[in-house]
Amino acid sequence: MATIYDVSVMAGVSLATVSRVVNNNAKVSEKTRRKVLEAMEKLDYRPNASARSLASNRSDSVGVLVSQLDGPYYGTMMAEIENALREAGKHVIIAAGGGNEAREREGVEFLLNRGCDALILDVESVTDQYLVELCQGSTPIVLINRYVTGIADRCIYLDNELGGYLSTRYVLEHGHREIAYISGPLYKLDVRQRIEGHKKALKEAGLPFDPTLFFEGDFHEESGRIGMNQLLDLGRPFTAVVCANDGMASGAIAGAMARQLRVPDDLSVMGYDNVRFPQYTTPKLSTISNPIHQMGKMAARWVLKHVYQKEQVELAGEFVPELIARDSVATRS
Amino acid sequence: MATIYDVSVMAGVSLATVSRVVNNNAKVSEKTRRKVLEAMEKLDYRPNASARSLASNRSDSVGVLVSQLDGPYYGTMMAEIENALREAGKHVIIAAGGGNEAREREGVEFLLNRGCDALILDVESVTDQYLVELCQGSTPIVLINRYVTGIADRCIYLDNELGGYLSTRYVLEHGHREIAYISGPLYKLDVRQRIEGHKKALKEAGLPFDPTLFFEGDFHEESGRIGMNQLLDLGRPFTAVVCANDGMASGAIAGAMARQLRVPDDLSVMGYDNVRFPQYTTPKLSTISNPIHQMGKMAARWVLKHVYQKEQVELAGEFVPELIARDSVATRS
DNA sequence: CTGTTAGCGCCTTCAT
DNA sequence: ATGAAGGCGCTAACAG
Repeated sequence: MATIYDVSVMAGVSLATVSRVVNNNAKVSEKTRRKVLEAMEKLDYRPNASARSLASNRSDSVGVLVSQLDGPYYGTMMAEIENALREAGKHVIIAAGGGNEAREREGVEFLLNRGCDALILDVESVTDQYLVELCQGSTPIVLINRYVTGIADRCIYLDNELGGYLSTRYVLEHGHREIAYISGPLYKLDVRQRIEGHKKALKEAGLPFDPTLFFEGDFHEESGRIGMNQLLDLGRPFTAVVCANDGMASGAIAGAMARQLRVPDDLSVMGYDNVRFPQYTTPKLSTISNPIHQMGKMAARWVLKHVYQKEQVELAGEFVPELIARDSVATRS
Repeated sequence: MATIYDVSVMAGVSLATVSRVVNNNAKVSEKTRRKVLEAMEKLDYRPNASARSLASNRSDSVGVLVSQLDGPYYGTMMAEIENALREAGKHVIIAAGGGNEAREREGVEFLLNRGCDALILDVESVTDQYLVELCQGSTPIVLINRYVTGIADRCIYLDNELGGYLSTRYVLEHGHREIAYISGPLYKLDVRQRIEGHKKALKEAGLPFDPTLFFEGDFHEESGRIGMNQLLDLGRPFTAVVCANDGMASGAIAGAMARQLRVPDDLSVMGYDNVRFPQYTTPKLSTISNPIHQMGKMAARWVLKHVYQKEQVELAGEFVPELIARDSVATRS
């Protein structure tokens, strides 16, 4: 593998000059530049990333930590991040958190040890306190899907309360009055926010929130099915179920169908997140958009702007969910 | 940030000794080791990854290139790879190929320039020739989902012909005789292999392959729907459709339902890949397992064994698909 | 505009 | 078992 030295010899210039044309960060006469480029070409020269990092104290890589790599959710986010960053010649190093605090912290450590220039985190189990301290450190941090007071400028998030509100309001608009709710794990902030929105919509319609028509799931399909069964077993009538994500909504629909209920004719179901598959379920799931890919792209741009001084655009932290009406909610008969 | 030098001073030993205890690769007396560890602890010392790479000519990172990061497919693979590699302290750098040759090559270059110790590639658009040459280079390469003659020991792949065979045989066993096929893009090898299996099963049953009951899709849901419509418009009778992946099968089911056909009562549909969502569609999709996560894990283990000399286990390259019977195929009435 | 010269932090023979 | 010393390939002052 050719080094910068080989190039300098072949081009008949100094090391520094070669470095200059490689990095394109200082005036070099057109003539010498040409000579250098030619030598680089001939030798198939590729800068050694480690040496470069060591000398410049930049690694040109950013770490991305998400709670899970699988699932329908993070792939699109990673895709946007990778795309934006690679265009700028930056590398993406990934790590998975696994949904528990220890592993999330460990993942952050791992990425930090690697010398990443910045970290993009989509973490759920770690405390706000921890994140605030992390932001004090020397490595810039961006948070996706989380709002933490005090470091709001580092946060890219969805207005989950609005999403929850839109979802339930849509169901209300279809005449439903007895509405069950299948929630995600309550220890998560965004879950609680969605519930807040739900309650707000109910209140606005002059309806009470009925805690018995409430089930706490874990965001997986199976818990949607279980929740549906449990709610049905209650014997308490309801004509619609609002779910905190699409997976549970799918499970809920399956559970309802298994009990000979027709969706949406007998029972309306709302999802949340608009992941890829619900448009291929039967019926197609009505849901709330969660522009996770846009948030990913925004995080990448934040890094490009604040860490690498590229990208001039103004950056927004809050994203707004929208209603996506498909076929799983019907007007109450 | 503390350096190895700081540690050596505080511990009252030489640089070399600190290096030895950090890397645990030479005899160090228990007493000095303890002193060093203590100093490291106190100074919160973390080895500088770049410096280490530069000096040792290892980066402790492996590059993973997949054709797309989104979609239901690669997430689980990435998760396995990340998990196995991180356990060994290795970093995963990702890149997406985007399904065209230029970008795939570019992705490989990108990863190579980064000084990855090895590359795990799930590429589809690049030629065999290119891959063979790549394997000649100094960076070890593992291929997922692809079999290339001459570098078979680097290949981790599924027996797609068997999968295609199992799929169609299953449908045949249910008494179907007029069977349509919705294929993936024919330029892909695995697509052609699945078709071979399909033909083999037909032949075994004494049935001819009918080219008119064949549609070439692009693996996306929408093309399944289009294919179904086109096949139906032919007016030629068929009672089952075998699809080359789950996405197209979902689309096909949706297309059939839109035309008032019941699945599986009027029409049976087979999928392929067993991605996450088809078990939540209605009806639940019968399909062929594609143990992509196992292949990912195997790739990671190959790297651990051959590049990092960890892991002793014997490694297998070929994976065997299995039939997963659910509800989308019925006995022909 | 170009060259010289220190390091960057660590690994690794080679001695001792 | 430990220490000394020479790079690894490149960047970034500082001169000229």
